[in-house]
Amino acid sequence: MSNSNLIKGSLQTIILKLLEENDKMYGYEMTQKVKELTAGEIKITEGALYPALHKLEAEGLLTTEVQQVDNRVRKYYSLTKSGKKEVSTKMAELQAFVENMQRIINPNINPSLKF
Amino acid sequence: MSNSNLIKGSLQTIILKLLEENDKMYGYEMTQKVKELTAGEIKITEGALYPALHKLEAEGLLTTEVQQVDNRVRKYYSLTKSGKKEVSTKMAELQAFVENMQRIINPNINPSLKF
DNA sequence: TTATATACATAAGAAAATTATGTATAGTGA
DNA sequence: TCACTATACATAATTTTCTTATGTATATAA
Repeated sequence: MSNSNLIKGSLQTIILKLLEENDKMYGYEMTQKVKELTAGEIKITEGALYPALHKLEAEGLLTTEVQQVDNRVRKYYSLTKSGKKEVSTKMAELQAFVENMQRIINPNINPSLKF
Repeated sequence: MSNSNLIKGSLQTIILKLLEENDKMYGYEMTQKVKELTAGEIKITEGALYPALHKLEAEGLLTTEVQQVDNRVRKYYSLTKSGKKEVSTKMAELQAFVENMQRIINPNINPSLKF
């Protein structure tokens, strides 16, 4: 992850969501996918990505399967059952974060004024 | 800051934006304002807030002025010129972050498909 | 007198990044 | 051929930013 200092804490969310969309991905593929989707604005660094993947696996949210492709090893990750549940949780947290930030930033758009 | 682990890095943005809206605030007041605006969902802890305020002051984005109110000391913070500029930067970063997260989460809403 | 609210502050530790480095294969341009 | 870039994994040292705990002090309500 790089450039913006706001995205700290969102890497797990990104990984889980990518795997919900794509079923099975390897680390390097995730970095490229995010770069592509955000027009190069979010660059996931390996120093952040691999420890995060290992942690999610250790927590039982991801499972791995190693494949040999052209003399090169790829480690494919996919969601476990609890990983799939965690995606919903992370999405709700992101939603709540954005709404709360909007309340702080746009204090004039206040539902309590709509009388 | 507590509860959501997504908001790391957003405390500076919150502080700067509050001071843009309110001109002059003291630390405790900021914690109460954020609690009020987010219906108690974001709680800024003192252990996070005060070091952040000191850092922003050291960077020249905030200035302070101490006031005596009812035998109690209040340290009022306000934006410097470069602090005011930094608000715009932080707002643009937040905007970009949200847009990029939407691109990752909603890959089907892709402008390039609109041919 | 005990708890809560107001108001500041710092210290120890944890979490999550950045930056740097390392290994290995493969292709491309000078 | 040599250097650079891309692919693909990984870890270590360090930094940033937070949590949790603690400390000081005044004031008020139960």
